[in-house]
Amino acid sequence: MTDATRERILDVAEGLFAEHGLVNTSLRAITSLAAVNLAAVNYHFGSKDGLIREVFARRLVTLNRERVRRLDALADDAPVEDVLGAFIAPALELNTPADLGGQRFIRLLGRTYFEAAPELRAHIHGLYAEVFERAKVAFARALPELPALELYWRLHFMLGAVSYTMAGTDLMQIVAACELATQADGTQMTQRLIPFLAAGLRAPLPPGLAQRPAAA
Amino acid sequence: MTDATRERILDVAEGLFAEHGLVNTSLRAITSLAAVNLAAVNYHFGSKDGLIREVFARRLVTLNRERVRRLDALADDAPVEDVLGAFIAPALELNTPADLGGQRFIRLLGRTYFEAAPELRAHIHGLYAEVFERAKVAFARALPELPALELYWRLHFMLGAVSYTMAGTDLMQIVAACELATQADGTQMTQRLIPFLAAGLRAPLPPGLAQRPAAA
DNA sequence: GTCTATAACTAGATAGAC
DNA sequence: GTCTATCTAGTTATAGAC
Repeated sequence: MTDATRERILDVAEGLFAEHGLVNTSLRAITSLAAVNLAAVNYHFGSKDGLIREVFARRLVTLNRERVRRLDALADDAPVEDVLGAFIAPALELNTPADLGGQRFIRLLGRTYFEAAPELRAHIHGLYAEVFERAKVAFARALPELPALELYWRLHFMLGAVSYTMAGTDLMQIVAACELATQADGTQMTQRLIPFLAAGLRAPLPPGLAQRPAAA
Repeated sequence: MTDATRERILDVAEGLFAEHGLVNTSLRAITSLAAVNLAAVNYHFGSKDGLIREVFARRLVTLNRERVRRLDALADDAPVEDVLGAFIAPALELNTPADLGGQRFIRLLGRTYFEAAPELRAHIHGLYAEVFERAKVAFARALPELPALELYWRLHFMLGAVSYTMAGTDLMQIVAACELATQADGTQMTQRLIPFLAAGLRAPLPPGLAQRPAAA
């Protein structure tokens, strides 16, 4: 019953974190839903922070390994659509009705980009460093005409759109007359995101902004 | 000293909320930094939730009134760039070094889209309903060839990029070698965002996605 | 209107029996 | 490994003096 408890805590925590946020989820809520003892969390993970870190690490390492694999497999002259696919698809495709856990984790991941947890942020950064480095290089190669500063901001916008989509935030629901609340699955989202983002990344340079010529 | 206390609480709360999030900011932190008594919050706002609502309402009503004004002033054949400008600029331009309060509020606003407070979300939705309705109409007019469902998702992506930018999340910092951490002011951000988003909104339709012909 | 004092609660963490 | 019981610290909210 030892590893089973551990995994059960992780699964339940993942779900509640995704649903109510990190701070709004108490250990008591987790342990009672998981039907384990309150003390089990501290026994297995040391603290609530330890649990949170483990929730992220468990999925992020394999997710990011897959992203790195796809980025490395890109041809030298791969179009920006392919780079976007390598970066986005592994994450969004976890969001399939078949995998409830993956679905929830993607929501959690998207939300957490915004929930500024000071030290947790650093931990996630660590898990992301390699992927980002490779992605940056791949994007720069696919968009050679873009000044470094402009590329930086456009990747920033791109991350925003992706995170927001992963988070499943429904601010738009009120503007949408139809209830397409079907939380479309990840493959569809990827197919919609890529043309949008590729066009944005390739857009003509904004007029009237001094472009430092590729600092650093 | 009556209204001064009220305003002081609002100003300090706005700053702390933006910095540490809603739940991680205690009334004690607010009242001690504002140099007012702990009980003053409950006297003036009834509860912490009342204070939060007031923090948002104070700025959002004038902000959204400005957005509606600009949206209404658009010509019938206004390009999508102008619609974006009407929607985005009033918010991002609050982010000027001259107005520390506005700057913090924009960060707060961006973050709060994600800190899912169940009933606070509803309150903010209410403050946004009119703007979104008008924006939706304006975008649909500027992009007549776009199916309703596709428009919905693209506006969703757009909101993601804008929210993420407003939130000032710095996930990208690690990929950026240079420290352009200058948290560029809102006018610059608007100038960068609009070409990116306009190109994305006008992108060719994604292949292989069944497009329901403008439901509802 | 403003304060002190405190009530009523919830949080995460732990000691120690089993 | 798992449990009960408890500790400590932090929270919002309020009653009542001034």
